[in-house]
Amino acid sequence: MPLRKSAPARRASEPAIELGDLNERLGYFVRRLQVWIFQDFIRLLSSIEISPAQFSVLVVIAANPGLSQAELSATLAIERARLVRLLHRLEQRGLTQRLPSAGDGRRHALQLTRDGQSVLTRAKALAAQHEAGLKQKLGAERYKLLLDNMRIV
Amino acid sequence: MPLRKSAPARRASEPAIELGDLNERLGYFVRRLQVWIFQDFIRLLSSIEISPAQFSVLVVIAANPGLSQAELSATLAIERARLVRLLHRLEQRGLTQRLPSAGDGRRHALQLTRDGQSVLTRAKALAAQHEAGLKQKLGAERYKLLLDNMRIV
DNA sequence: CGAAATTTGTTGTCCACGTCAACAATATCG
DNA sequence: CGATATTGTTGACGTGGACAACAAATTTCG
Repeated sequence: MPLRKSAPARRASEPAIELGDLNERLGYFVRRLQVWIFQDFIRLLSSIEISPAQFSVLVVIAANPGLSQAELSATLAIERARLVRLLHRLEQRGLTQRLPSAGDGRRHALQLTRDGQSVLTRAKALAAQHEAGLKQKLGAERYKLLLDNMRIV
Repeated sequence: MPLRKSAPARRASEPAIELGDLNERLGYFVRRLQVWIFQDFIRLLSSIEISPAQFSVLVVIAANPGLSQAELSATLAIERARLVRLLHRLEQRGLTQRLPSAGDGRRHALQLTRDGQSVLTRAKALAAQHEAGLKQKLGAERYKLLLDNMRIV
């Protein structure tokens, strides 16, 4: 809304800018929605400083204790190299730990620390808040419809 | 699929990693879909080196010749500062131009060059290919359903 | 068995992108 | 007119994705 007030230099009384072919590009709208969702998520979880990516990592480790970085990487489609640094920060904050994997000397068995578990609990509560807000923004029917039809890829 | 072959170090015969609470987070699936779409788009348009963001800029300029950078920025939710550099590259490549705006000395009237128009024509054809592939991947019904219910934000 | 190939975690590098602050030129408002 | 706002621009910072290269460990297979 900051610019709709002025901007009279165009044709005459043409208020809105046309999206043109973008209206037929699903990717454009998926992107816009994704950005909105992430911004809202980040805002709501700013008090505990957990990003969407960090949240997904914590959730998957909690649901699969002892899994390896390669497995986690493949599950979340986060590059192995990127995951290394992501886990480094979580470990620095005392939320996760890499234990030696019994049997395979290359692997690390990932686990949440006690702190990690408690942070995850709070994160889940805030994420649920975010999800509720999203549901309200979209409308319950549309929300359910999207959730049901989006689990692909 | 590259890792499911090995990875026997976990419990015993537990093939898949659990997503846990992520299954109830719409944002997670929106993100995954968006990443898939962008990668496919980038791949299909790699021959003319047009990114999703560049494509959206070209499309909107073509649909609204003479609009200002601020209007374009607000329309596509691209930061003004970021847009400056984006347009700089497109101008370097001879695809867009910034004409002086009649009346307002601060604004630039954005236009496609002749080359820009021809590149956009090819880009639209490739984008249509991408869109067709996406439709096939999702299934026609699901595709339409998502497109119809995604124009929000 | 032992050499070759593969997997895993890691580091380094490069580029795209979002964000924010600051600024000059211009326009608008009071 | 002076104060304020808008527009385009530059600079700087941090994050993220993508690749290449590597060492250690494991698996494959002749």
